Amino acid sequence: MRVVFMGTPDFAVASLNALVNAGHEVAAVVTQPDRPKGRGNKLAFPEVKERALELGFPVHQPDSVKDEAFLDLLRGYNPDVIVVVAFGRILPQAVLDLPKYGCVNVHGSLLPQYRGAAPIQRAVLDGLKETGVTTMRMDIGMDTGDMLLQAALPITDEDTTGTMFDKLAELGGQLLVDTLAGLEAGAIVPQKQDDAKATHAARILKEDEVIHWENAAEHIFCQIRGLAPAPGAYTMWEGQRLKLWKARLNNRETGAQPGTVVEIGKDFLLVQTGKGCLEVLELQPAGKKAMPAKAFANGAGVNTGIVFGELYE
RNA sequence: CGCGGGAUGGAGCAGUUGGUAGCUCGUCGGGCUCAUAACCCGAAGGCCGGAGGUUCGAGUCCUUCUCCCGCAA
Repeated sequence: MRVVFMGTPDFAVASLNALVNAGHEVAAVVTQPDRPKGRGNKLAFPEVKERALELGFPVHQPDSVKDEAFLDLLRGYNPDVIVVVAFGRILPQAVLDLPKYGCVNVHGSLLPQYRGAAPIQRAVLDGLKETGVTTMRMDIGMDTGDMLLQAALPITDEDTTGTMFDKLAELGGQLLVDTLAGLEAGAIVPQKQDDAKATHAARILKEDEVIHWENAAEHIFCQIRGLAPAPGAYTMWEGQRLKLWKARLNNRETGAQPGTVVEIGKDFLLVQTGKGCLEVLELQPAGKKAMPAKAFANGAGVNTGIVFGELYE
């Protein structure tokens, strides 16, 4: 099929690659404008733009997707379908109606659950054992379009948002290719979403990153995995921010105040939580690289009895 | 020029008012042990990120460069 691809971050690149590998004709790629990013606020290309340039596709970065000029641009490409993956913009009805097969979106959850901006993060954060990807025909709502295909994937204790992103991006690419094939063959029956079962996956907020030690170890464990590899869950110690990157569950109950380091093991710091303990394996003080928890203890002079918390000293 | 932290033996850190480097681990060898983040004894391993400069002398002061990272967007 002749497709116009819209997407922005890493997650979308896998779908773009899948389209190419499946032999679809990518007429153009639309992505968000370059934005100042990171230290020094240097201008950075969206990942999709990087890949599109490598592949030699025309790239468009409109400031607005609502004006007539953009619509004319799309018409000019005369796409059979517009594929939208993590584009980050709401498309107006005129765009949705433009291609013969409509706009197909790849979403990182098992819809109607986890509609919205951060479905993968929220799934890990919430401790789900399974999530997946869904392709749908977009409508004007936020991830409310009719579902086309769906595929599930387990979330294990070893998984983080990072690993799930990788797996789901890959799976999403496959599903997208299958979806386009199915649409072309008329073999897919779009299914309405059951709004009663819908949930919303809000974007990650600053307060989501703060570890509350009075929570259960399990909860914090999911929080750490859900926020890795970015932006990271953190706690405070002696006025500095410590991001926790890796941890393990431990059922012990020591009776100590939540947040207390109750033991320094061979390769972990055992921290009491509101329910059970957490073995902190890897962490990162502000300004430093991530390091094994034991290394941090060696250098920073951490002893049993110190207490991690949310507050500055 | 968005704000800020950092670059010292394999890892994480200290290093006072400038005088040739220490700590906690790890590693290797030996001993001890019911056990512990085990313990005891010994050893190896650093041209202190690069380049200039000040000085009798610089990890420590000045200039410049490279790299790493946190925050904010």
